Amino acid sequence: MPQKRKQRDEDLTDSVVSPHLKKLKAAPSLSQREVLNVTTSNPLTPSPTQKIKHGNYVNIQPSTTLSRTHRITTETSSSNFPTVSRLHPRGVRRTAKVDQKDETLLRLLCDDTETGEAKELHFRNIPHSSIDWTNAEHIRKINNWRNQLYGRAGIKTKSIAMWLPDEELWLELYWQLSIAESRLHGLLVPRSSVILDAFNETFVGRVIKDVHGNDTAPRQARRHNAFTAKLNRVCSHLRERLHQCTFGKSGDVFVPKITLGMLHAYRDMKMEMREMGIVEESAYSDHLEHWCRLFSNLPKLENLDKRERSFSAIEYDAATALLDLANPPVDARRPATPVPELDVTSLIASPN
DNA sequence: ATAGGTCTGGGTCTTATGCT
DNA sequence: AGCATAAGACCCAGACCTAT
Repeated sequence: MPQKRKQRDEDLTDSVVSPHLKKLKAAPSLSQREVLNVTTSNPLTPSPTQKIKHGNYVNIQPSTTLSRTHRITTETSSSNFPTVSRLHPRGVRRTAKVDQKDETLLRLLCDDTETGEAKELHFRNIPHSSIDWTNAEHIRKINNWRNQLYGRAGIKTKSIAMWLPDEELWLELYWQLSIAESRLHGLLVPRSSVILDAFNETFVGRVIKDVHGNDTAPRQARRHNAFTAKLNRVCSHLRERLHQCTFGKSGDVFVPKITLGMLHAYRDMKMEMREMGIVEESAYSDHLEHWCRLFSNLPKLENLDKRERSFSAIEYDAATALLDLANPPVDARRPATPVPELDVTSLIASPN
């Protein structure tokens, strides 16, 4: 079985501080191409022949009349649409399987939607005589190639709702507010479905900015399984910190209500820190006063308009304790899961 | 300009585990 | 037993790059 791709603990702050620096590949000019305003959220005519792998997958079928001058929009990037290839694979999507040799999968008969001519594409990544049909890696490459061609023709099997900077920042602020609350009293981390409800309450129906700074369509509710997958992939250091903070305590379930205003206030606070050159927590309490200010001024509904205030000795101690959690003493009850050492990505990101 | 390759990230399924 | 959750595995889409 192929090794699972390692998921990075995403540097959410980076997407906040410089959301447009990650993918600066110039998109084709809109003036060069006619944009077809079809989004994945719009109902597209399902193909009677399209293979739908799972019931939850959406039927997405491009018009076969799409020319190369037409593009299907993605949800996330209204200015950087992928082009739809004029080569349209014939037949239903088939995939290679380990131990099932099928050399017909190494070629794909396509129709050129511009000229109407048939064209056969060939798999080139591995010399055909070298393909080991028992090798999962070879099978994966063949399937990647085939899926790529179908996808480029606009034949999708599922829709992808890319996570936007504000959405990822929500997750980070959620953990930060929970950590801050846990310093005051014990609390219970809610079930992921409860967190999802709070998340959807913030975003559903709202128009926010994508990574390119363009307005998105009103946000749809995210599905629970997709949300929990994301929740478990990001901010693992903050999640671990919260678990450390709540360990051995009891209390009520705490779910902070996060508004877009709070998100933007938090983003501004972090940008200010970054502009001061403070990009990582220090085991020696360097810049402690700035971290104290950040922790003690996490945006809350009641104090959005009064962020600048002095911090108390208690808050100073709390911030020190939080920083100390970067290198906690060995906890005999949790020996196998040491808190990862906080670095640039812990609170304030460094550029990639 | 475009076909095709690589890499990364998101969605879903499956399984194990814990809680009610 | 039924449900919820976490985590691994896999598939597939998006973004970017390169060769032609």
